[in-house]
Amino acid sequence: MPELPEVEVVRLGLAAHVTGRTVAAVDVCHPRSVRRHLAGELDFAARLAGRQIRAAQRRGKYLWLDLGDEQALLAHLGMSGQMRIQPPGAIDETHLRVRLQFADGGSELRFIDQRTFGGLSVEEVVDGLPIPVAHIARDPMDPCFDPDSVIAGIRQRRTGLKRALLDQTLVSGIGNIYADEALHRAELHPLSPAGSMRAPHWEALRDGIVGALEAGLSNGGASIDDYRDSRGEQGSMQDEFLVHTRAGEECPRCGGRILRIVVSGRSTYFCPECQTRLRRRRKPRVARAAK
DNA sequence: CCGAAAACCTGAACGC
DNA sequence: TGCGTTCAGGTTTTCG
Repeated sequence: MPELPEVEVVRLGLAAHVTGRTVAAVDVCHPRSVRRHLAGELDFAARLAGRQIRAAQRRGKYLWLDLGDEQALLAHLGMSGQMRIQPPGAIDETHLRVRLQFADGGSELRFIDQRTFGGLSVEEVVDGLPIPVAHIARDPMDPCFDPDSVIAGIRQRRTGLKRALLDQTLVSGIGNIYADEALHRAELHPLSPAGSMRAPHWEALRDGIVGALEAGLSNGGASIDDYRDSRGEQGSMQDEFLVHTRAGEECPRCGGRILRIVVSGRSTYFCPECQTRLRRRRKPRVARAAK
């Protein structure tokens, strides 16, 4: 599924191929893919025609094309969404949902999405963010990302570490794959209480998160299911997974047996030998009545 | 505040 | 061969 590294690879492709170009025609092949555009598919198409794309931007797993005038074409790839650059004559893909043609008559931008959990919409931009992105936390690749305050936020949660990492309002861009990979790198158990971390733990977690995401990015993303970049190329990160999808295999660090459990309804892979399960700290909270 | 569960969707994998 | 069932997962929403 597309998480931060995959979405960033797509963003780079779009930045190279659609910035500066003017939208000529929009073809919505499947209305569900624009369901988040509440004014309907006709309005969606009308708001794009004639607009020039200024830049391709991203926060967490959200991607948007800046249209100027405080508006943007917002995309979320969901679990199977792709943004592809294709020659105008290319055969329609089976799950082609939206097609954008440009005034220069060159390559098209196609949104392809088998499971239709993703979608496109034209959104108002406020303070640099499309409105649906306003509640999403900064991601670890953001120049203003502040690891210390994020870790502080995680530690305040009375929940398990993996669940906290998946909460896009705490830190964005981490999905099921990179949560498992980051926790393995940090040698932390996915069910450890978030409030139980001490300095060495959160330093390891911070490094684990950044390390896992950077590995994903430098490998062009992970292609399990149908992730492809804007040219249709697969990434190779799936071959580099330390634990994700590797139940029963040996832990690359200690040789232990990798386990699969379910956390928040999601498959979770970890090594029970070297990923420490911390215990809840006594009185992690406050301060009864300061009076 | 926490968290489980449902809803949305389709193709692959599996059982018989 | 083929039909039916199960599963996967990001986000939002609902409910306890």
